[in-house]
Amino acid sequence: MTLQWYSFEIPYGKVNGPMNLAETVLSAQTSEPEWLRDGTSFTDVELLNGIPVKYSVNQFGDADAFALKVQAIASVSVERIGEDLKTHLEHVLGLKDDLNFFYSKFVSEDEPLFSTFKKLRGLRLMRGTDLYEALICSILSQNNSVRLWNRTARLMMQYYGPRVSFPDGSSSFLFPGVEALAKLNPRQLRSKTSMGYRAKPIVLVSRMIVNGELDLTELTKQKYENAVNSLLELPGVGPKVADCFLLYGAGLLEAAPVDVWIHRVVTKLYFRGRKVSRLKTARFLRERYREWAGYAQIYLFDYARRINPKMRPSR
DNA sequence: TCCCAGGGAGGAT
DNA sequence: ATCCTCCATGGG
Repeated sequence: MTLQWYSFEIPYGKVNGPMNLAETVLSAQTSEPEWLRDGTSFTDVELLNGIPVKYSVNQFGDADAFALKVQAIASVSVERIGEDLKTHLEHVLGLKDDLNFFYSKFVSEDEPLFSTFKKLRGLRLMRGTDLYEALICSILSQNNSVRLWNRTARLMMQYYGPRVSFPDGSSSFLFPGVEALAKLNPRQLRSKTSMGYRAKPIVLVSRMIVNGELDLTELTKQKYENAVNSLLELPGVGPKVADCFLLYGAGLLEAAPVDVWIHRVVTKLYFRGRKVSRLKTARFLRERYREWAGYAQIYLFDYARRINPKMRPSR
């Protein structure tokens, strides 16, 4: 078998505004396990039209003058993986999102978002590629750290996901299919992956999908309120997990997941420390930012968690 | 030892 | 509606 690497560039002109790949990937705001980092290069494996493809993306230049260089290899020799991969990257990295419009919409000194734009310029909202994976990972993330739920997800992939090999000799594990998890005993899943009490709801929703009681694709066609209400019926899914699924998995940009970080930063920046419930915080973000609520959320989250140490929890 | 992490469920007020 | 407490697990 011949070694066939595909390589191409996504030029600045093909992206709708500024781009900061590292900030986008390292923001960890996804519904899927983080891409692997090697210096300034980020690598992921996905199925494209049913074919496993491993690709690395590297940004040259800054947020306003750059090229994204892409290298990829497919598990089987196929023609023209390039076009599929370009479309895929456009989607997962949010390259079509009009960031300049977003920035220009909230230019004001008393707008808390405005202060995040300078340091986070080019941060984009990553989208997942699979609704089931998005839901399971969102459940995994509850009352958990990013680091831990990512590790747990990787363990799930190793134990229960299909293994794929590439012509360069490497191999990876994909996310398990719904059937693989549906047939598990929750206690077994728990002991293998250390996911704690999250094992039971994960097995339960997997069984609901297999049984036909739950159709994620159908669910995402509904309007926000209806979709949320359906999601809240599921075990292990509350307001925050539902919003994570809708934003990162389904790309519903008006969803704004409110976790401890967002709750803290919104309370501080918008309510002068006054007590506001998480539910009201989420509604506040949706009503204030509308179709940009998801983007507002990732900028506030990243600003609080990665940029401004004052927004970290006080001990 | 205690507190926290991209919370949720069930119950009491 | 809002406020407990418990739920696993690992890191700080």
